[in-house]
Amino acid sequence: MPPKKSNIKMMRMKELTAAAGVPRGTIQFYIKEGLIPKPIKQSANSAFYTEEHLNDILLIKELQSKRFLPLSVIKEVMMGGGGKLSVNEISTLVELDGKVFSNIEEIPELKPLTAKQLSKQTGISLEDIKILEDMGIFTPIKKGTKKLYGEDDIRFAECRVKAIQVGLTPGLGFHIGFAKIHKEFIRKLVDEESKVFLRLLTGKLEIEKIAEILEAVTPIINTMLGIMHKKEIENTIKWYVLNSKAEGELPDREKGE
DNA sequence: GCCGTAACAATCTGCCGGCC
DNA sequence: GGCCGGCAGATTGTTACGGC
Repeated sequence: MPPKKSNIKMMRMKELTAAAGVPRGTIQFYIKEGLIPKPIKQSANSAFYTEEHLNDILLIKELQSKRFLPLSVIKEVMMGGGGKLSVNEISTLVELDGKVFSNIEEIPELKPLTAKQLSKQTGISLEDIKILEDMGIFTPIKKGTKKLYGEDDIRFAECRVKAIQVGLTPGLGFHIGFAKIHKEFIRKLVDEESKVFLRLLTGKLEIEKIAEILEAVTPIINTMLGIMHKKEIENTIKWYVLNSKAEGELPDREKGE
């Protein structure tokens, strides 16, 4: 008798193999490799599987047949950096690979540069280039023995140099590691954005259309972020000006406005 | 090395017959 | 009718092996 579990459909191994169309040994292999969760054990040789197991197996087979991904990569995809996305949403995300920003990559305005060329052209130090690469902000492409930095990395380097020119100098303590703050926040932002985006569009539009929207909306959102960033700086200044007038302990914005 | 597949022993399940 | 034991088949996890 399957364990009572609200409305979740429980299956025996035989049912699961029939539904998923893969042999038992394969399912055991996936469990062993951590690709799918362990079953709900009823006894030493009795276990129950849910629809989650079935969906995971179907997704694995789809990613293998359509995307030719190895199981190691599929595992990472299915972990989903927090595992909050549904099978369909993950599938959409994987389908988008190579379709978004492909036009920009095909016709770069700037020719890829080596680290030395990048340093010479923009003025950024070789040390900063290495730190940015270690942080995962710079993503050079290996071409033979050469490591080339693309348009995004060149633009970023130009911005770094401009920031120094306007006064955010290393001498004042503005180390390039400062960029890590932005990177971490942006990663969290994109994580959340992806969830909302995928939840609203998965199954409603073709992958090509989703990629088209994503590509078109990114510069718009970037502008909006720039505006919000500027406004937030103004708000922060105003808040401290206002709250510093009050006597007593120092104002703490973390405690709320 | 990756991705399964096959074989094995241990254990469970379901059926049947015997007994009370 | 209900309980118990025996048996065959089903199912399990583990491990060694094979194809590409």
